Amino acid sequence: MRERQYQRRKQDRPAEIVEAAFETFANRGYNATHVDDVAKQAGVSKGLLYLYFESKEDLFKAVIRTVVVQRVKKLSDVSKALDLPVCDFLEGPFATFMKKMPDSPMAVVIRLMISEGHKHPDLVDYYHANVVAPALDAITDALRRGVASGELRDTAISDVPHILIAPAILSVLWRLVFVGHDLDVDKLVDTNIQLIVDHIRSPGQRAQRPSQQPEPKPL
Amino acid sequence: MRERQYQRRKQDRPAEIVEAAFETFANRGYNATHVDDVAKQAGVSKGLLYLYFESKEDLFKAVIRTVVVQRVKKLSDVSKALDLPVCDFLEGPFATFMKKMPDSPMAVVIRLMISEGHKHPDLVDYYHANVVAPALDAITDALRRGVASGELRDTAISDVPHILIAPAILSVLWRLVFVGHDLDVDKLVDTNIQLIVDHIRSPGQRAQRPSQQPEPKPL
Amino acid sequence: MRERQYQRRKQDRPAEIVEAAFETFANRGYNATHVDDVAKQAGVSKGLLYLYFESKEDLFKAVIRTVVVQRVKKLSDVSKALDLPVCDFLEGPFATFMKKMPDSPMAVVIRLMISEGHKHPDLVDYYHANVVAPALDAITDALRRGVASGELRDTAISDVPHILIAPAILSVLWRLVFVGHDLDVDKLVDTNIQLIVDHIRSPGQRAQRPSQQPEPKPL
Amino acid sequence: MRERQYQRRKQDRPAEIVEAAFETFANRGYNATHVDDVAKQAGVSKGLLYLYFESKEDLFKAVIRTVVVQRVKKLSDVSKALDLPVCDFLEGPFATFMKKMPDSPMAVVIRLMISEGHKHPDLVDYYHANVVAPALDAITDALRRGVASGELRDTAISDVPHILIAPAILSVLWRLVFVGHDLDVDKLVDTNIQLIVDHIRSPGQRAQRPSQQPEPKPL
DNA sequence: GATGAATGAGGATTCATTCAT
DNA sequence: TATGAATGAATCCTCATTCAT
Repeated sequence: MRERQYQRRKQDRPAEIVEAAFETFANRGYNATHVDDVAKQAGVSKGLLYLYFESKEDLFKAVIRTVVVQRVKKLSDVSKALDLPVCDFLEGPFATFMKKMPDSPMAVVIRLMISEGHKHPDLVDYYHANVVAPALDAITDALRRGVASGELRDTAISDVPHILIAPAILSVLWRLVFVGHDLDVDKLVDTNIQLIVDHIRSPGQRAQRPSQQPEPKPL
Repeated sequence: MRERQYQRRKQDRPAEIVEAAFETFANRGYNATHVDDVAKQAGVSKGLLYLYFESKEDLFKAVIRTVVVQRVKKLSDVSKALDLPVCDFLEGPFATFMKKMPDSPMAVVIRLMISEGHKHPDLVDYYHANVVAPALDAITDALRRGVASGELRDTAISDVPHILIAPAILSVLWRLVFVGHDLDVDKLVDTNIQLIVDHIRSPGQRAQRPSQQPEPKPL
Repeated sequence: MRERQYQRRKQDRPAEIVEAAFETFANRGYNATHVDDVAKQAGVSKGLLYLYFESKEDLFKAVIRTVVVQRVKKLSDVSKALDLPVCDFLEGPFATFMKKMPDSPMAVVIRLMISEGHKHPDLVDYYHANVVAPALDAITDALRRGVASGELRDTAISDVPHILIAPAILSVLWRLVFVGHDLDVDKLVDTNIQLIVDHIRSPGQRAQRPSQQPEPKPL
Repeated sequence: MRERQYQRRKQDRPAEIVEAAFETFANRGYNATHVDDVAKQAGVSKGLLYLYFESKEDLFKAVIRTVVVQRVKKLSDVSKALDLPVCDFLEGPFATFMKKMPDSPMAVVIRLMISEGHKHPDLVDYYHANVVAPALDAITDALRRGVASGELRDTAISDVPHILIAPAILSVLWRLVFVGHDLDVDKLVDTNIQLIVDHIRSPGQRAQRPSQQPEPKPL
């Protein structure tokens, strides 16, 4: 009877293993993660793990895909809320998202992509096609819409929307690498967005802004 | 016709080995690099390598340090050219430096720091103390000087100079990870700098700016 | 016709490996014994060996402990038979035990302790506490009992019971080192014991001793 | 000019190297002794060492032979002093020699013979022929002389003179192996000799001995 | 003679993967 | 399904020995 809650459903197993693998990969990196550890962490035998995943590499890919897919979902959901003025979007949900990034699983995925990506071009392509490109496209689209509506000027930023995510990426890496050394992620992200908003806002709308930036940070 | 097997070259050996190691680490990453490979690449026996370097890890550290040291030199040299107006410096040598980064050995070091750094906290500290911190300080100093001279406004950017390097870092990673997918590094860097320069230039001086890229694209 | 390659025998494996290791260590010494050899001798893969033993050193310790423990058992069993007069014990079971020593596994352990012991102080302590000290104590006790019962005189031998085992130890080493050169172990041991028995037997009891070897050789 | 004293004569080199090797072998055992270390200890280059000794093994043999030869000399010198009564010799110079053994270089040689001897049968033979056999012969001879002069009875001890050295050997090993655990070497040796002297002394001469042993130990 | 840079075979250890049960 | 004992290729590192200088 009390076995019940420990009786895992077959269906959950792969997910549980992927979850365990994610944590281990996250903590130790790809090479330092042993299949044994993952199995133990998942409360499963090594043999069973190999029943679901062909190899450690296969497991790794599943991890990336799973985490990525979840994130992509969230990202696009946020992206759908675009019925507010572009500047408000950037200063609001977008900024929030970027500030959270360094502490999200995404940070780990990014590190893994950097250190292991070159061995898995298919994964990289998948990641680019399903995360990076859509995200950049979403940004570009938003900017274009703002231009179309007269809210924004048409600037070169639309060509390099990467500027909008660069600070977040930098923050991710900073946290990963310079563990002990602080970085004010919020200020970095806010300042960057403010900079951009100021730059692209149409002249007619610029006036109302008082003196300088970055204005009091939004909570 | 074989090369001489036995050559005494005590002076050059360590440097040669480090060079070979750098290339191999750069191409394959830390784990995939075998000591044997490095030795072969350096035209040297495994044993000799261990005469100069205590371990693979030690070799790795030597590589990082060597490359870093060279770069630090260049960076600080550039930084010394600061007798031109800050904006000119940013748009000139600074931009040039950042644009070159993704194709410089520095890019490789950065990748190695990201993927292996957590195993070598001392290296990370060294890197931070000798490269990152000085670089950021140099930027901050330049900005402050500009403010003092009346050239620039006093903005939050002085607090997060990271904004100025974020696009370069992003570019580095993009090149490393998304090998096939293009990124216009030059435009990204230039746009970022322009954005910033526009933002921080004192109002009185802003007018005279002629029209250069990335200026507002014509409707 | 090959033996089955893959056999689950968790229970027996460690003991089998220890046995194989003992033989190999015995034949070749510690350094000349390769982990590969032990594995082969045990009919097992190197990897499996490392599943049960952390290192070659660990294996070595297991060997010593196992052999020692078995011997300790036998020794103490013999020691328990002490309900005969001390002199009879010494001339009987004790002498027998000592004479067998040079051909027993104990000889090998002793050699290993001598050549490798200094690297494993914990093993030495274990050996001393579990074998040597108890053995010497048992001898001392027997002597004291003999004194108490009036069978024996009280001599300095109780303080240095090592005298009783010295010939056996010498024999062990002799066999190990001077392989070709004979030594009459039996005579050595018997003579030593006779010497001692003659010395410690109470005067009143000395007379009745019939004439046995090694009695004064006839002129 | 001040070079002078550091300028070693060619002739001394081999001896110096052997000396250095002896110390290192003594401290660390054969395998743990690296040729590099010996060279360094001797203040000489590895290359030079190989000029005088064909191999590490060769060096080892030289060490054993050298130390052995010196000891043999001393031993035989002592043995020459045999113009005193045998019992006095045994209780005097002989006992003294045996007591010193555990702290003499001989102890080290013995350990090396035990751990490495099986690889060098020629060395073992040399050692047996030049040290052990002569020593045992000397003892036997002394005993026989005592018998001839009427000082001693003729006992089995002449057949196993090893009894006389067994305690010393045991002491040597004890010191090597049970480093922390004390052993009263002097008492052990004295008691053993007393035992034997009592046993072999002719009845006529036995009376004068008072009660028991071991008598006040000689200094 | 003397040096010490250079060699490379050899050995301990790891860990992804397999497979009898 | 599920297990975990068993495998062995792969890899770091050591150190006796050589040899150009």
